[in-house]
Amino acid sequence: MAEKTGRSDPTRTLALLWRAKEPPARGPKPGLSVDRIVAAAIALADEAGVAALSMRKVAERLGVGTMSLYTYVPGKDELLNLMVDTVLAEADRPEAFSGTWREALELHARADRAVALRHPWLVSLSTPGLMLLGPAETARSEFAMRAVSGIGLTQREMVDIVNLVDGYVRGVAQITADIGAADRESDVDYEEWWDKATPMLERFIQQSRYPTLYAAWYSGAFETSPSEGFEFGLQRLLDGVERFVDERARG
Amino acid sequence: MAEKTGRSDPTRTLALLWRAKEPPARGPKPGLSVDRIVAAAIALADEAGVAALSMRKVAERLGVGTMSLYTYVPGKDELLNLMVDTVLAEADRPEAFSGTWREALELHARADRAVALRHPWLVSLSTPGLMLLGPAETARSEFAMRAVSGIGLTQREMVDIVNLVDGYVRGVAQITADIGAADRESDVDYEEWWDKATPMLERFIQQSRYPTLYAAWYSGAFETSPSEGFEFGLQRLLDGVERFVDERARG
DNA sequence: GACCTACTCCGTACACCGTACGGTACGGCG
DNA sequence: CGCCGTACCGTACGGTGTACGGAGTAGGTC
Repeated sequence: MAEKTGRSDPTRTLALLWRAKEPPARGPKPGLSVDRIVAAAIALADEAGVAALSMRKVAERLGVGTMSLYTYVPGKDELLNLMVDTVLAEADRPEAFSGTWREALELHARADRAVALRHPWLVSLSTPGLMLLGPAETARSEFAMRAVSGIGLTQREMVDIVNLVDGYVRGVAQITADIGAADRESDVDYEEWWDKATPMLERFIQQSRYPTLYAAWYSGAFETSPSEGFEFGLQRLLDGVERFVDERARG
Repeated sequence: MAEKTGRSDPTRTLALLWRAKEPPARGPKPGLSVDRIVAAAIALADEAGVAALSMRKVAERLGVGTMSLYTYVPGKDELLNLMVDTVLAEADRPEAFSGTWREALELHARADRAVALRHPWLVSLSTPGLMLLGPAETARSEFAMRAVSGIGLTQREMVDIVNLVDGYVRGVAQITADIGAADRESDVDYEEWWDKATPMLERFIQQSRYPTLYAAWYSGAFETSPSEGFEFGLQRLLDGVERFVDERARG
């Protein structure tokens, strides 16, 4: 999150995430809904970045007074949580998956990455460590745990392996999201930045002191495609898991 | 970053990071310094979280007017960048490391993780993808690249492997940092949270629908120690890398 | 039909934020 | 000496999240 998480009333937040609120009996008809608010917030964040997301802007987009939002949502933190879980629901993981554990983990990882690419603000907010426990988050965790169940691992090993995959996906997603954000928010583009920075960089980063970095740099290796790099890393990672699983099965 | 990155003048930011500014000839003696400002900001972030860090608070801690900071630092974004690189310098990577590539990567990963644990705000800010290029960041990258050089890999494979390790460390660090932050910033503690949330959770997360999650939950597997989980994942990951390296060496 | 009351909507206000601007005091250089 | 680049910073502006209290609405009950 990097923000707050709970507003001290877990029941309220959970009820919100699971949309567990019977419609009110008395009073005027609600002209708004949690879903509409969340959708507007997501759209805003997608367009302008999460930094530009404010309650006033969300309200304005909905043609409504700012404070009206607080009738549906306790505060901005809860709205952010709702956005995360909503967006997580975009990833379609099959209810029943027939395939190897490895294929399942690949699907899990790619699904998360796809969502993160579509909504770059996700990784800077979410806590996919079974902490939020909204419906999408829960489904996601169930899928991942199921992927590595029934292959002879202890519960703890299952959890650790899922964390390994989740951690990797999250870390790489954040790195690429950050680069994208820097490109988008900065008023200079990549090319221009380097033109300006190069003379100064060459003053500080001398070949003699950083030879390996230097060589890699001028080989163009840093211009690796993010998705190819992601796949490469994922396969190495799963190779390591496979070795562990095989040893467990054998011994 | 999830914040801005450059203030449009890369030269200024880089000069700041590398402390490349000859002391002024004319004028009154500076009563402050970039280092003192950065140190105060880091202390503040460590104590109260990065969300509570403001220019006013930093100035107050230094016994100085808010706007005085702007004499030394162009803005808050640059200050954040400086904090990141400063804190990264805490990790001591030996200048010359004699050991296998695997030992070197382990050291690299653990060093980053140690820093991230000491300064939980790090992962929510930094962009360790060779984008900031401050001195600590540069040294860090050089060490990592050197770890996987000379073992028969292409430059691109080296970069991808470093990204794999960095991504994993970063992702896991963020997850544990988030949990810690939630605990710290929330006014309810873990125990109490669960007591309150459990009835509602059991209403939504039924065993029939999420059997695997349920089983893992009640086995206590989620109470895995973060550092043990980290080490486990790191070893699996490096096993996968090892297989790749071996195959490259053989074929 | 009248009233109570839960509910939606939201204007105003407050505390806090980053920082642009311009003024003042300082102190080496010519 | 005076010049002028510099350090320091008070004030102010436009933004933020949200507490509070009031106004209007409409189903339940009599």
